[in-house]
Amino acid sequence: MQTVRKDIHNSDLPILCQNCEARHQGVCGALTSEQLLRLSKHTRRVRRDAGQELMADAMPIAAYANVLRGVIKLTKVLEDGRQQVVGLQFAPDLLGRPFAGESRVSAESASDVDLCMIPKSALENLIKQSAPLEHRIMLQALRELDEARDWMVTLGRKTAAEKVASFLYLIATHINPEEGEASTTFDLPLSRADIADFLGLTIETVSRQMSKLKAEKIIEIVNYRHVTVPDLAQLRLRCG
Amino acid sequence: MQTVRKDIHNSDLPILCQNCEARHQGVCGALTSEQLLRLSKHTRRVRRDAGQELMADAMPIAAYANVLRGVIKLTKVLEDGRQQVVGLQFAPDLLGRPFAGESRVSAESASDVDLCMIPKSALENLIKQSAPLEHRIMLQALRELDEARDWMVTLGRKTAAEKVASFLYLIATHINPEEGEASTTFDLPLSRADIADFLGLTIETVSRQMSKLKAEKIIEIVNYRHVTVPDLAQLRLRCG
DNA sequence: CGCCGGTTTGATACTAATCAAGTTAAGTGG
DNA sequence: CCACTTAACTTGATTAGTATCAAACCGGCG
Repeated sequence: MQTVRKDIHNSDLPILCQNCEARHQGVCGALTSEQLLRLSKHTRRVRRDAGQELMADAMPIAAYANVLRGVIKLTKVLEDGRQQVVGLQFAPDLLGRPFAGESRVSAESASDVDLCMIPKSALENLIKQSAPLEHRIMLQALRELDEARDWMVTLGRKTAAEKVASFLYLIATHINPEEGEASTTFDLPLSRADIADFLGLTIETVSRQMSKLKAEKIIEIVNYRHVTVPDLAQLRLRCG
Repeated sequence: MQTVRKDIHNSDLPILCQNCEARHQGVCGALTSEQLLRLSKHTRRVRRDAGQELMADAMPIAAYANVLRGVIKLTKVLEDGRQQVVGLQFAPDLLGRPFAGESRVSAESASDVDLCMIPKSALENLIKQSAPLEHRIMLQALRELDEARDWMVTLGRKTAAEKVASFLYLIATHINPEEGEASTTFDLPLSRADIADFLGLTIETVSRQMSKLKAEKIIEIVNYRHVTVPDLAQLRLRCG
């Protein structure tokens, strides 16, 4: 179950992304310790509740953020309000559109999240000095491109049942960034409405397909948001 | 109408991408003339007919290619054969997945194309030496990411009629790389089957929606492949 | 306790897929 | 040059899958 915490801003000293440094992941892994120290003067850790808007489509970008914990959803909307989730970002992704004055998507915290905020200018200066950093950012962009294309197959060619299975499989394999392993029990970071917007379906269809997977013992729905997958290979088979 | 030429390989001296150099676009624009000269020793121009496989999913990448003329389609397939076109590349895009041992998509010439082939190692060496080149490649990756996300909205949330209109609008605005303008009359670089795979529809539905647009005088279908759009703004309105 | 948002379940409608003929245009060989 | 073949496309009839509309359910909170 998703517990909603009180909003805590600026909750600690401006220490730099300990997580990513420790795990040598995220953008910080590409920097020298001297650069890390200098960067740490500009960064600050913030915590956000689920459902906060972090970046708006077509708005100027003020800052980048390293995702330390939780899930960010990236969305696009048509004029008449139809919405599509076009990406999910997990730790230790970097949030923010490099080298663009404004964002092409809106970003919202899907779960409670911890972020390491980096002012736009600070990161961009650092990129100019550090080719390995730019390289790392490019690798993330290429990975996101691969993921987007994978998801296009799901959106364009899979049935509702396969779409829901694919979503659950995606979450099982991404929600727990620590171990490279897939989790067999986890909280869904998205509401049924968000899942529907991710899959190009309605909430009712998502709900029905989840119920069907439950009836077929592929998943157990513990508590709306909390799901257990006894056999991940079985779920994988349902993905098409 | 699509004319199929005889296959002409290695049809000329290895001159480097005159097109992209002249227009200061594509990857070559980021290089010094000295670097261009050196690179030109490794590149060669080739022409391919429509329908040739240029790169296979999960196969090692032998070379990159600058698209000089024509359209490349990038596709992915599910085990059971369902296919999705996940991207189109127009001149002066760079074809090939940077920094990956193997491709995640297969690439096929959709129309007749001219390419400037660059061996993998030659380009990658050059990238190591040239930060501006790497930067330019990253910008292309980011643009492709934006395009993929735009298309996810089309796949997930638009009706068949809106999908077909969106496809025609995309072609009208991309097919003629010279002028920044959109073309009002053009050859479709894809067959109905490919359009269907791009839009997540069947051939029959694509055909019906094209006929409907014709009946409503939004487009004129001159010759299956050749289409005229009298009023692009009208077409834009049908895109959702 | 009763409200409220999020979710599930049910009945019906509608869009696009499937199955099946036809049509067109280009190529082939007598 | 013309009948024949073939591939790509269009059109029609029917069906299947998902959306829509509507109602009930559940869990948390005031």
